[in-house]
Amino acid sequence: MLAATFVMQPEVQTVSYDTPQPRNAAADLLARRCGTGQLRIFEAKDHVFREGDPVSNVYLVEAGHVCIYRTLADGRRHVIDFAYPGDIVGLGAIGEHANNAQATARSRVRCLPIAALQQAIREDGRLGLKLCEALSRELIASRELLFTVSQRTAGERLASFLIGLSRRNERNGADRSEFVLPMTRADIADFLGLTIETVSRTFTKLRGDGMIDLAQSVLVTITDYDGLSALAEGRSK
Amino acid sequence: MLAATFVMQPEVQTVSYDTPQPRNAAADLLARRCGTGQLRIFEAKDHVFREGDPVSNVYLVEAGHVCIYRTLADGRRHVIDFAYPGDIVGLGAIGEHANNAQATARSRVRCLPIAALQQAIREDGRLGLKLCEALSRELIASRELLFTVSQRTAGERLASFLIGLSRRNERNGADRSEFVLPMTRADIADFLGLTIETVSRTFTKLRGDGMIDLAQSVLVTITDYDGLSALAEGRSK
DNA sequence: CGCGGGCTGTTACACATTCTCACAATCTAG
DNA sequence: CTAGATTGTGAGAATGTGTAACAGCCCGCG
Repeated sequence: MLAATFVMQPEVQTVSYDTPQPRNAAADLLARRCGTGQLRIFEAKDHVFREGDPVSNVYLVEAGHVCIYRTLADGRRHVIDFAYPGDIVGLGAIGEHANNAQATARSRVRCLPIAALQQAIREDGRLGLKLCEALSRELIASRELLFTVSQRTAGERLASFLIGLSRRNERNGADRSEFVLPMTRADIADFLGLTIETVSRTFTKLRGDGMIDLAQSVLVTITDYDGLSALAEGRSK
Repeated sequence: MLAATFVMQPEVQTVSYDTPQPRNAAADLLARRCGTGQLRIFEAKDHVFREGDPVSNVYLVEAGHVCIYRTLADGRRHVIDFAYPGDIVGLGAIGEHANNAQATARSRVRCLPIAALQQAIREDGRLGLKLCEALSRELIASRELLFTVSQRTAGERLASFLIGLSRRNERNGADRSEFVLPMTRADIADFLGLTIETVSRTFTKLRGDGMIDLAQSVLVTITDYDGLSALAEGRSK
């Protein structure tokens, strides 16, 4: 776990792979009710599911990182979310998946058959209530991102993104001011609605402004947390 | 109902107020299970609920239009959705509302007490399942909008917005190529992540390109549906 | 009935941000 | 060690913004 402090790329993946952190009440309940789900390992770049696949399972990320994205007719790509350990993937789909889910690093994922889940909900309304809450949380997150992307500058978007990662890390018991990005610049760009060039330049600018440090391109150290979160929340300038 | 063809502002409101169109399975089920909910009328600009209000009800729009929005610390506003007859409002909230809901025209709204709803879910898992589906649909819509806003030009955003309204109208049994906008330019701007000036300019441009006609600023006629939807889906250029 | 204020919508122009394209530098896998 | 992928940087182009002026409409008031 401490490996993260003298990190190299292969170890980065090992770190997150070795530190599962379920943190979400719905996920817990799900795990208890459906603990029998099959456990699967996905290598980096493997797909958990793809657009058009019938919805057969709901997935609980136990270790690693999964990137949820859509591709458009004209080739553009849109990243919807990055799932961390404890996150549920594939919940919002109806009938067939509208999104792709791709492991960005070696990941351990529990597969809960959707039929069993629906049966469990019918039998126990409280589970349905929990899932409604989980979906509500996703909805809130989605709207938060919507706002971030629609109303903010590149600097504010990236700051907000980094603060979000920092919070996730903190909640999972890791360091809030130093962490490894489990995704590429292209993933970040497609998540924030920017180009990779702008993401790269904005990273450089944040470093120049003394907000962050980048020992390697994937290793972020937040050196001015208050400044960064002020920027993220539009309280600066 | 035909009033829409020789429309004036006060009548516009009457039109939508007089044509309730529930269309959503979850809403139907909700109405059947909780049909006892109190019916309330909101005048234009009245708030159904505000940020910070405790979540006491879920609301079913029966007639009129409700605008869901958030305001930010720095005064910026972000419109999340426009609820039409048959839409459910206030579902995704936990504990207290994070959003405001404001009628843009005189509206009739059924209030379903949240406690009763939760009790009904606990007792009947199928209702929970339906609500999960309704939430999933909202999530999908939110992600669609997220993509629209993050990756598209002003013209594409507005085209996509108009096609969306057109589809909604068609589904509700109204004309797909001529309709009245129940919201102001400012609402549209805050929804699409643009300024009112850009929205106005883009309307003018779409009219210049022969895609739409604007007899009045609130009365849209789609004169080239295929062209507009090509633009909306990024299939043009 | 006419006047004036307030709100919404439209348009023009200078400006800022982000994108596109091109290429160098760096890292990674085989 | 080499080939391919990823990241970083610069210059000019495109897109959207902010400011400001103005028109149209509604409403209240005298």
